[in-house]
Amino acid sequence: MPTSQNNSFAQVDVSVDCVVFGYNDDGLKVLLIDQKANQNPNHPIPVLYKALPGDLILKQESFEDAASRVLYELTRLKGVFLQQFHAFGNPNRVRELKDQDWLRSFRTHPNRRVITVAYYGLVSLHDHTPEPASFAGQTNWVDLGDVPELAFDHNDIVDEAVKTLRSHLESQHISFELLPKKFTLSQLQGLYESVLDKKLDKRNFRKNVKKMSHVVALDEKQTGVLHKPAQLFSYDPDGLDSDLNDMQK
Amino acid sequence: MPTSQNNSFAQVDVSVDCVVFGYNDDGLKVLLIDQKANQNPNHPIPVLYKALPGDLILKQESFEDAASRVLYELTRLKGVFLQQFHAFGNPNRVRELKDQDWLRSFRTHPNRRVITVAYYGLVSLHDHTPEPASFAGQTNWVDLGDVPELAFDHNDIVDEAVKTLRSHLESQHISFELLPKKFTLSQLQGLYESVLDKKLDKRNFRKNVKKMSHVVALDEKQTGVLHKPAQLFSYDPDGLDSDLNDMQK
DNA sequence: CAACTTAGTGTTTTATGTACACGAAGGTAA
DNA sequence: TTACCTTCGTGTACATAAAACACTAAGTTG
Repeated sequence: MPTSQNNSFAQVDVSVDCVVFGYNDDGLKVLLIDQKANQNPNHPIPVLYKALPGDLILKQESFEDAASRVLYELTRLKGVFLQQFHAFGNPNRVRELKDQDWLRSFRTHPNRRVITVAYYGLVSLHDHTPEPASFAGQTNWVDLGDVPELAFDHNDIVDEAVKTLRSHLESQHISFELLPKKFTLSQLQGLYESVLDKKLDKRNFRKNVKKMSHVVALDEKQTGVLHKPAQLFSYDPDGLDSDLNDMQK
Repeated sequence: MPTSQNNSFAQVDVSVDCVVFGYNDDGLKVLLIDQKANQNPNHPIPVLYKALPGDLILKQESFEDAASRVLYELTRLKGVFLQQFHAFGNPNRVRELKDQDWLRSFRTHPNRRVITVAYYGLVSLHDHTPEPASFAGQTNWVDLGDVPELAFDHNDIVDEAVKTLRSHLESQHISFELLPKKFTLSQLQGLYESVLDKKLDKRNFRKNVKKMSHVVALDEKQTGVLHKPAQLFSYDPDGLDSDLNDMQK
């Protein structure tokens, strides 16, 4: 009696997938990898897709740990802010024809059901555009508008991530992960406009920022810019406390 | 070579757990079951905990399907609104001492890692307090304030569910799942007060409800009540459309 | 019919959101 | 050095939304 088949409970592999958003002054992007190709020379060349960085989790690994490990292994990105947003478990999510070749080449159990726990991640592409190492295939920052057909159900995962990002933007101090440490208010506004996909009024936007005590003005201005240099700001998480104290008069 | 151990990827069972909220005029409750006891007479009597209704998913079952099936099997509740909110996968989440007896009695692989996908559910306890069948152990509606120590990490799961419920209350047309089909505005307000855990002003609350075009007044009043009977209302999901149309003047 | 209980209603004040235009600061190039 | 270009940074008037607040109305019970 094989120990792993003696009932009809699901026998599944568990993966994590990361939807890493990158932002710089020309917009919001997602990090995709090219599915790795089979090296075997007699293997027919399969169609390869772009995909989210993701892989199976290890025996003693939490989802969070798996997400940062896998992201590092596939893209060399480290210290990325990651947040779980949804688990995808449709029994046929890796059963589409287009995905069969790849699964047969790279998975010990190509027919096993795979469920995935999805994380979104945030990276600033200002200071250092991390053009990440790519031994495991190319990595690409793709404009949110131009995401191609992806492997598995990764397009659904991206869509869900965007929705989540939008709804977390205002409530969760997220923006600062996507900006350089020192940023101008125009950059902050540009980020909001990218994520929310609409124009905002400059003066009103600034009025609102003034109320956020965790956004603090620095004694410093932009340099190397061909117009009036803007005041620089930075994020101070402790500002929160004084927010609360202000409340109680 | 056993097919299920030939690498260090996690070998896990997948369960779903349901945090079902019930509401009636005396407040917000969670549905808990008593862990079932081992029938074997020479088995030492283990300490049993209350737990969330949950169980392993089947081979070809989506998370959604598993959640409704399991909820039905354990509590006989049917047609409950269910919404995924988080996956819990800490490698040791079922490894605490207190949970070992139970696992050894009821699981084929008591030592296998178990990850769970958690759903919250919403039920109205007005029309028919579903005092659900309980062949699988007792079921109890427990006041949100009085949740005891639960099996596994179920207390964490409940906490997370409450947070999610709060944040979804206003945005997601959730309230109507917790009320009878025909409800009074006082009931609606009571629900908001329970979930948000604060008092609201009656007149302001009603002003706001008037703006929700999916809450429609019926031609009917409360009966069998020892005071002025209230106007009844009901939920009309199509009201949404006219909301949007109103916007565009 | 008196006493009780919850239903239902408007106005004022305060805070928040929205719309909108121009001078200032610096760089570049003739 | 001056004219030109680009982005920065600011305030006010108006409209909408949030908050505070108290009494009469419609039933039931004894």
